[in-house]
Amino acid sequence: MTVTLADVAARARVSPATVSRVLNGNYPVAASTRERVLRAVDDLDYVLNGPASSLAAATSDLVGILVNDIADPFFGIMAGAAQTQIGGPGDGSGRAGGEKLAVICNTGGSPERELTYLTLLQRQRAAAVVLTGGAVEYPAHQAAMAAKLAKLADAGTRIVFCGRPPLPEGDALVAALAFDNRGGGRRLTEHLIALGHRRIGYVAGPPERTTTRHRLEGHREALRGAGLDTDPADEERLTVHGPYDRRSGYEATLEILRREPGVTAVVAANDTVALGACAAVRDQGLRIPQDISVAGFDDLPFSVDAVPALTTVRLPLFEAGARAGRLAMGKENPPPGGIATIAAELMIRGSTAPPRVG
Amino acid sequence: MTVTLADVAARARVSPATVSRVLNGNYPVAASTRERVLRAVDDLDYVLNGPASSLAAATSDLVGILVNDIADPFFGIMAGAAQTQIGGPGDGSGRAGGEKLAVICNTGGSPERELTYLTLLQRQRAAAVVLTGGAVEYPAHQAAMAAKLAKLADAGTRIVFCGRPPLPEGDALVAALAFDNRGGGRRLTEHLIALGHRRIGYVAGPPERTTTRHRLEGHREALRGAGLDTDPADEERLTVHGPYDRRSGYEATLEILRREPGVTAVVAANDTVALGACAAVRDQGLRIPQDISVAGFDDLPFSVDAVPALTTVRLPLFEAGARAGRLAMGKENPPPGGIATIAAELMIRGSTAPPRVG
DNA sequence: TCTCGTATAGAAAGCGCTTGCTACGGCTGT
DNA sequence: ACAGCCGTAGCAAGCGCTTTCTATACGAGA
Repeated sequence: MTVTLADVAARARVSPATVSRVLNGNYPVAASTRERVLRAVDDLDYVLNGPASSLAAATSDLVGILVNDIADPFFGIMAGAAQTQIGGPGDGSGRAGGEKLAVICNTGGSPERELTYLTLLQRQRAAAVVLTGGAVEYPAHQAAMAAKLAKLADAGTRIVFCGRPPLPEGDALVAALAFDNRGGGRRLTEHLIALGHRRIGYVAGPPERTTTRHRLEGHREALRGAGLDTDPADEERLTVHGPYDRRSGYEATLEILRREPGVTAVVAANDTVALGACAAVRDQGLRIPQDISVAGFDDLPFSVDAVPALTTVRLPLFEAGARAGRLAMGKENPPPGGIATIAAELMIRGSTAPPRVG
Repeated sequence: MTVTLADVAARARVSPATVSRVLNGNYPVAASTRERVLRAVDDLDYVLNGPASSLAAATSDLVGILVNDIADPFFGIMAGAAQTQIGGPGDGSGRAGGEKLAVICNTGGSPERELTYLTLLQRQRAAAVVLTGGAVEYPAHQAAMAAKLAKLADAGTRIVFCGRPPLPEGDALVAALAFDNRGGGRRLTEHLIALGHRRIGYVAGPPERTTTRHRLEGHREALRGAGLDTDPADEERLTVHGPYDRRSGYEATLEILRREPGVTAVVAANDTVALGACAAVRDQGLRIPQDISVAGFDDLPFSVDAVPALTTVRLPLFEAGARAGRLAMGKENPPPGGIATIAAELMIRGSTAPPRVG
């Protein structure tokens, strides 16, 4: 059958305990013995039994990464970056120690799935969990999450948020890296206002997500700051919610254009949505940016290649993901207070311009 | 400490064996007993110890999905689709049974990492492994892979290839879903030839990958079929290799334009590369498609939004990923012979047109 | 030379679960 | 009325590893 520790021990003429110690490198073993053991491991092509090891040691080398949609590069980039640090192979450290397996879990944005994945990870006694992206703000779900995370935390699992604000309830997480969605949203709209736009449509994400809310709040902050659009009904009319996908951007933009033909700019909740918005604008026979300016958020890799290149807000997704990975591995100290806000940088490109006069 | 099976058993006044059986639902238990146990589980907030369970049962509920680059939607889409079927939460089946945890492993395209991840999964006694995307064709690596996969297979792990041709050595895999890269590449170039193009540049991927080779072979098949470009030196001159990213597309295209100003079309190894190619063409002051036609491969979601919309070859990534997931779960029977070729469909859009006459 | 650290190796007790086998009570068949 | 079953439940032996505690051998200090 499969080779066990005992087989290796027999071949190396040592006890199983010694083999285990050689493999874990956490106990002094004479060089000659070590070598004998290593050769036996090699000869027999021995592979450690993970479950057995986890059981005995009461720890596992799994790290969970929860994402809303792995097909979306927004999450793909963060997850990939985190995995970079979490190790698996090639974390630089040659071998022992940080050799963890990153598990990327696709929640599809569903609160229940998020919870279920957390249970699955708890079951596996995961070493750490990284939660990425905006959270759903239903109170019941938030409470359930807080409870679940607390349980995970005191089972020894490290909890890291990446691009997600900390939960309202004080929780036992290692760290939260929150994107400055509000600030980014504000600066983006300020840019548009500075160009001279006055009637700006907004294609928002799903209303229940923190990301959506923060970006929208930033947008409205900018409007109010400029003394525009203080009428809530007006704001409502220029805002359309939908999922974070291209199609939603397309349809919502059509809707906005229909509701308010006077808009001179459309801000999208993210770059993918912005792409849909661009398509809609074009299909209406309008030019970007001459007739309508369009802006996105995230600065995904394809945004610079849009025609015209998309004005957007750059989020350092890779860096944030990598940092989250490091925090999850305990390779880096948490920021003071456990919370760090990650700056969002305005990227002005060709898709925004002053509105046509008249 | 943490709640164990024994605690639940005590509370439900049954033996641990009974609790285990209730939880696994693989043994008759009286309804009243089951209910008592379930209540105890609930009361105590019991979560099964995964490692212990895997150890005792000699199986685990992990399924590995290997991808080259999770930040690339090409892989993100397939991985997400596979995960859909693999379950985790919400595989439809309510609860017991197919509740597996999908582990997405990012190899970064590195052969060594691929192997190391396979070892990690072997260590975890994964229930199945899905390998996506093109493979590296170094003979040593292929042999190592074949050996590793064989070992996994006879440890009971199901092996599925998705978008990857089967290994040359006969192996014990459940199934291989191979994309018709060669046929797609051929049809794409045939389309260009039919439009009247005669000198066509080709921005290829890394030379050692099967995907690269097949697409390129398809391209050349088309050229030969039309009686063009039978001179190998000429072919070389019009082909530039590079990684599958935007930057490579940009630079390679510049290089091709420099080497051979007479090209009227550029075919890119995939859509991402094509985006870079478009940027390069534009930066040279040339128009797409009037001066130069550009084509991609994969039909990623953003391709239809490029301006002009990208002519490309559609690969049913989601469907293929989902099918691979089903095969991995044993929910679907393998195709006859274990190998299925997945058709690639030519998508003609605005980025290709007849060359300028003259 | 004798006693003690020090360095290294082994024995053995679990870790928490699964599962083959046994036990037991009530039904059925004759 | 008795043997034989069926339907349930419990017993207990592991699964393959980690780790505490103990044992041994060696060299050093007294």
